[in-house]
Amino acid sequence: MGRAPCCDKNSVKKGPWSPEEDAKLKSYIDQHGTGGSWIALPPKIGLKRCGKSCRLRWLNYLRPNLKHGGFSQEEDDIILSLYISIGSRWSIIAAQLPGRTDNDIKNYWNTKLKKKLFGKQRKNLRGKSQKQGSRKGRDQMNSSMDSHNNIDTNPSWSEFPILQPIPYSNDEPRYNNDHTSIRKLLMKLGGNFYEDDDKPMNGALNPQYDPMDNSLMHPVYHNSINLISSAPMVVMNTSPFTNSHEYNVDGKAVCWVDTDAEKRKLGERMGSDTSVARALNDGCNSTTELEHMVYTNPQKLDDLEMLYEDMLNNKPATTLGGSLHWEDMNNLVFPFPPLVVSNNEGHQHGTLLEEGALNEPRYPRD
DNA sequence: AATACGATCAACCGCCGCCCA
DNA sequence: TTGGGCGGCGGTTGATCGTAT
Repeated sequence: MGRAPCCDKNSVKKGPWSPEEDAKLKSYIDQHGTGGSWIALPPKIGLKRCGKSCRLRWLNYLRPNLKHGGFSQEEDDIILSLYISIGSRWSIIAAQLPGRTDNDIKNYWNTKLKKKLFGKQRKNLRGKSQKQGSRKGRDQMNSSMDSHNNIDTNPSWSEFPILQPIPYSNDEPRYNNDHTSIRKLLMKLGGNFYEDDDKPMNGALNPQYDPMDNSLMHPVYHNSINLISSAPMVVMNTSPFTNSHEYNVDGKAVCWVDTDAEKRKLGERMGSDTSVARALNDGCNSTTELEHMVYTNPQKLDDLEMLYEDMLNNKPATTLGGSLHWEDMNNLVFPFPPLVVSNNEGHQHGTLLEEGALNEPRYPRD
């Protein structure tokens, strides 16, 4: 099968963009916009580039108000919490971080955040002692903002214990008090996320949900709501073992969603322009599919697999006094309300740009 | 100083879903 | 209703850079 390529791969230039190409593209878009078609754009401005390549270049590097490098602790926390919540849906995560691109966040996750969280427990290719600090010079040069990221200065990042699955007992709904479980999980992931049992340390762990407009608010803007204790939770019930459709978590309503029709209703209630609502309403033909679309699955969260090594090995989690498998994990909790995803290709947020936050694109050496 | 190797990140690839004729 | 075109997305690659040996 497969589809026809969007352009003639033999006649288009590949590889790094030159300053001249950037100038052409930027100049044209500044004056005329994209003209509604990326594919048609390169010939108009005399670029031997694929339209997709132009789009990528514009979105990731040329459009205004972009930030590169130097992720703050708050951004780290948002990325982590959203990753745990929705997996590797970088575009959605990026929509919550003004000035960041999905590519940036994806790269940052793969190269830094993962290691921040897990150190190098699994791989030590050269059999040497840990070289976690090997990039110190460049990292520090990259941004002073990184100085509080604690990549190198906070040894606890690489010393996180391998986490054990969250216990539950048979006589309570599975993952009852799920937000508490997740909170515990997050605390284990990074003790610095919380100062105490109730409050996010800097208000940044959980993007804040504004119940008034059903949107997810950047904690920078909205620091006063404790999402975890106030947000409704949606549990995708795949468990054949419970008939419960509602129970309370700390007095908050939690609903099982058993049927596709119920999912659709839920989607409607959530509003038509949320990712969850779309996932619920669109092409979501089975619970399993929905789970894959909406939330964590073992593949999406493979980076977190260490947390559940026993489960991954299909071994009972012996520390729990009971077995716990991935399908149990699929009693899903959606700890955050639906994200409002900007469909504006420019990610037009109120951008908080710092002086010097805009980096020059990297060009190939002559 | 040279080399090896890991880290970074820009860019590509290919799939998916939406839109429209 | 269907199929093609296109944009969007996530995963992956590979050139480049920095550091350790």
